[in-house]
Amino acid sequence: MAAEPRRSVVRRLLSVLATFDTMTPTQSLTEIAARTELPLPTAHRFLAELTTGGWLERLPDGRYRVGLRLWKLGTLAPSYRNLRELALPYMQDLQHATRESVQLAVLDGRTALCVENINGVRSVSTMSRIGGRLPLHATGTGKVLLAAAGTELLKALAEKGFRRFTRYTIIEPGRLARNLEAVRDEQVAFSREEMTLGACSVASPVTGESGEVIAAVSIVAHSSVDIDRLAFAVRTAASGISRQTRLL
Amino acid sequence: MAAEPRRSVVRRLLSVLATFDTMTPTQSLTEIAARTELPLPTAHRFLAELTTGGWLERLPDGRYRVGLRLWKLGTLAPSYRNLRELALPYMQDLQHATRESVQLAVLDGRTALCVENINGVRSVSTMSRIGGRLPLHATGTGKVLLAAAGTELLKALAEKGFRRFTRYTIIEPGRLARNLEAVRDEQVAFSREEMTLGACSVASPVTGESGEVIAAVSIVAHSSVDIDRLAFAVRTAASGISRQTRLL
DNA sequence: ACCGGACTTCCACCCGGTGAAAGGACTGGT
DNA sequence: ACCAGTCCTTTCACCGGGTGGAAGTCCGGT
Repeated sequence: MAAEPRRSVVRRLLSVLATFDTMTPTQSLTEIAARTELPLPTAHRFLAELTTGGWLERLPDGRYRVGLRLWKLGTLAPSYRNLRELALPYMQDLQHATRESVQLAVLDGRTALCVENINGVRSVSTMSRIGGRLPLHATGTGKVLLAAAGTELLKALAEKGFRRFTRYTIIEPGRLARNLEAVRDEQVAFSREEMTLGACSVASPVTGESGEVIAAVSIVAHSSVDIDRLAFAVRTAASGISRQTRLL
Repeated sequence: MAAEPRRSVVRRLLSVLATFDTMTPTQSLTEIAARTELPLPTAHRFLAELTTGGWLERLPDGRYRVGLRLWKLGTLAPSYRNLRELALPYMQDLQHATRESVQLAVLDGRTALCVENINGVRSVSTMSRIGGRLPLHATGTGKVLLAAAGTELLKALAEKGFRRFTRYTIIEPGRLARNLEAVRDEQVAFSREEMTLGACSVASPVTGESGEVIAAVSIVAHSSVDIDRLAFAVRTAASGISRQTRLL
């Protein structure tokens, strides 16, 4: 288009990679071209280069997905690998002690990004898995991260409106703000079937060396479980992880 | 250089990404330019684009490492994520039962690529972590994968020569071939301080729907542990994981 | 204060990237 | 079996973004 300057090759290529996400782990050529607003031949050329090099792979049905080379590169990202490694023994302890699912999440933009997940023996159904995203207002980890993030993020989310997942989801900004105040006071957040009917969670903040909240660790359990009684355990685990982050 | 045609932009950019690996998770501009054989200004431009977009991040000391966006992309690669998810409950069971470290690895080129690792309570020191690579001739998982890979790979490795890690490492091709024959017969492989003094492992193959070996699961323990007694447990776990791969 | 190494910016030049068009392949419906 | 529609692949004349040597800046070590 004459009015719009052509994007650089680098940005075009990266825009192809950026089209892959948890909602669309596989895509056709046409879908990628549409999402990147690139002509088919251009998208086709980029995909050819990426699949030849092993960064993407082409499935028998012609769709594309992330390949081994990107997976391997992803394993090199230390921001979460170190945190995960530090956190894992405490999360395993927590899972052993409570027999429930345990998760670790970090704030990423306007969502909670799950960077570690250990399914419990009783394996309550959660939407979360490593790499998965959770809303900030409806989950334990999300509330912990939102409480620490400051009022600007809350405002921005409020403007967009909060999505209701169940009849228990808190979608009124004032009510949520008060809820988050309590989270800050008590260093623990609950989600009582606010995300998924039948599932509750209790989360606590993991802090870095200057006390800033860098992650949240949570227990996810069936709603029949008395999660108030699990609050102490998750806070203890979060404290242990926090201490580890400060030792390094 | 006039005699050598200029590489495409796409290949140059990808060559920058390809310089990151487990040995060099962080690098300076100069190191990247040297490894990619790109002029400094060119490498600098690519790095600027990649860091602006969140694919790489620049550390306070000026070095670069893989960023969140590549980490997230990496989590989308299904080849190992699904296998990991399938395997994790069995690996956790194995770890609970034995209290030792448990690993899952796949064949990648001429190495065993660790795609999952659960540290044991007794946490024997291993070189392995997720994304890490292990030699095929000296580790339990490596032998399982090499045994299944056919004689061509063994020949190719023998030509290159086997590296000795400890005085117990098997580096004679004939002796290794007989060892692998036993692995195929018994569906279990041992490494008795062949990789690391003080560490032993026992591994068993995970098979796909057509019986082909797609991964190996292993227990890694201190050499004082009687790992022969753990062989049945790891074979059971491998069978369970194999059954799961066939149900999907 | 000085120096060396690493990094950043500039800009005249050029060659690799471009996409409309055409052709091929595949699939589903009749 | 045939046909239409959709998706994918290839071509090639054109052009604009990419290029890297040189110069400048910054920073850490002596």
